[in-house]
Amino acid sequence: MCQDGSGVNLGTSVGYLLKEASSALRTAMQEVLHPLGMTVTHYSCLELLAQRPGLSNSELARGAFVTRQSMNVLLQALERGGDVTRPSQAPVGRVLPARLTAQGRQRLRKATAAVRSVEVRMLAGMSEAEQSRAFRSLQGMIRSLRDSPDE
Amino acid sequence: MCQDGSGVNLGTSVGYLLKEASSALRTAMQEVLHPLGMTVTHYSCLELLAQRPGLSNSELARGAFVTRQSMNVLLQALERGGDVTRPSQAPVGRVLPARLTAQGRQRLRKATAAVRSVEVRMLAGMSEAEQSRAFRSLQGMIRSLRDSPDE
DNA sequence: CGGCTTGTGTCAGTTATCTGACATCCGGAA
DNA sequence: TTCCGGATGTCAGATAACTGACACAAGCCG
Repeated sequence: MCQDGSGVNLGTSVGYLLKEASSALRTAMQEVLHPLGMTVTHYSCLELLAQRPGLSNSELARGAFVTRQSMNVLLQALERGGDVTRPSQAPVGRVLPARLTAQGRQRLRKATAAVRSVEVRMLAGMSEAEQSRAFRSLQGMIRSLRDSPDE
Repeated sequence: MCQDGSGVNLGTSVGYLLKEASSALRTAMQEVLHPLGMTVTHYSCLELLAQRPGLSNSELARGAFVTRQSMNVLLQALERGGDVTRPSQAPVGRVLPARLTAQGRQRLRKATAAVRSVEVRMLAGMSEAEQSRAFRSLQGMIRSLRDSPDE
């Protein structure tokens, strides 16, 4: 169309850029995941489970940055689809450790490759040093935001 | 609880960290905006409009990273609330340039201050040089993701 | 022991956002 | 001029995520 490019100071805000980058990443992930019949949160859950088998619903929710209620409906769908299993009774307390099935692991394999390629594309053109600097910067931002709840 | 800290390689992914940072930022913004009766997208729209008066619905949507349909319901609500005005007829074509009302500008003022304090908190502990390095890194990631639509 | 706080799984209702569709409107190409 | 691709505003339905609420389980401390 027309506008754009005018140097407004939204373009100078790290927060805005962070949102933009996150949005672009999410969109790119959706594009490669959709052909596999997966959504981003879907994939996050499976990947989490592959790396830490036995995670509970609440722990998965925290790892995927959604509420435990949202993760619960997702887990139920994944159970119905045969990608994940949970014991019908809690071995201790009321936490139900979830695990990938063989089918879940296989479906995850392609998804992981697709997502990894997106991340590689995102980091293309950045040196190793730049990447780890960016990594530490992001860690610092997260820590700063979490350490002072509000105030 | 219990786990956490185990050095899984999710913790080494820039993409995951990006999502985590974005989630933390969004949560922090929600916390300070909620007392003002505003949501994050709400605020984004108003801020965009303050910096570029006359933006259309579709342009606002792109700036806030939502669909034009979502932005449209938001704009309608903001019009009802008296924060934004749009002409009843398009001056040219079918784009309706939106503008803040005096009330909208005033409500935005407090929100801007609140959000700015969040960003300051996020960047606390980073030097000027670190900040601009992080800024350029994020720009690079966005560009890389956008330039190659999928592969 | 009994209370209290925290964490958990899950049901329900609400809200936000998305996808699909349609009727326009502009602009360039034939 | 006419035609067609791309963009826009908006209606409608579908989907994903949220908040609120409840019952239970574990740990701590009086």
